[in-house]
Amino acid sequence: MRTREASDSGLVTRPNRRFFATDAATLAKRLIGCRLVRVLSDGERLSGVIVETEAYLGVQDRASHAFGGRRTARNEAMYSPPGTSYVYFTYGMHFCMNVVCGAVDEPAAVLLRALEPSEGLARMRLFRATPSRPAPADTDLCSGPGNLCRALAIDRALNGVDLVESDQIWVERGGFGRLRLETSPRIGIPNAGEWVDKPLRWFVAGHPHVSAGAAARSGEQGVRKKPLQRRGGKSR
DNA sequence: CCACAGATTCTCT
DNA sequence: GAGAATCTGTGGC
Repeated sequence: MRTREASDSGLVTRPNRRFFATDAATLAKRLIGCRLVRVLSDGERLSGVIVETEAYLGVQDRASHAFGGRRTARNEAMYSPPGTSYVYFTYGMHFCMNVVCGAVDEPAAVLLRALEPSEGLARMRLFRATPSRPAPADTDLCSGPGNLCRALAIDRALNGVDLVESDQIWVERGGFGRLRLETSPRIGIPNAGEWVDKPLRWFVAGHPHVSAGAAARSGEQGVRKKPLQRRGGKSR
């Protein structure tokens, strides 16, 4: 296990490959409360705490890009070792980021759906700005898989990157107490037959940064609770 | 608040 | 040529 100086709270741990080498449902839960860190080419560090994930189980999962063992140029990264990133382009304009898990050649992955932004919010706001909304609210910056990627400048270039070794993007273990998790069916997979309704999405209960469409579909009312706080956290 | 349509282009059949 | 692990703006109540 390597350690690394965090910018705000002393030593934090960066997980090794074993952390990722588990089934998708386990990793989906495990990643909640961890921090996703992105270092831009100019050196600026952006990060956020993962608050919403979805598990894509493997060849048997009809909602997965690797259903039935499908293996193409696009989803090739799913067949890489656990801890690899799988970034794909969809709907003609959005990127989505997954963390590959399972064993080598077992195409399982966890989709990152929302973060509570921690570092680099001003830069994220720039990346997420549109003419009609030049300064998006903090709760909108990284809520939803496409938004998260835009806020952190995650695109094709980060497909297939090794999150265990990369200095551009990685995960750090959570420093939080026990988080109350909820599950729901996954979002946006209407044609996955019996897999549509399986509870393979996890999120922090009542968390304001969970993606909006998702909250609606899980029966949440627009609950606004406190953001996450570091356990024993020293305030900066 | 909710529902719906449109955007936009890649990927595989 | 169809469909996509999405998001946003618009229009209705």
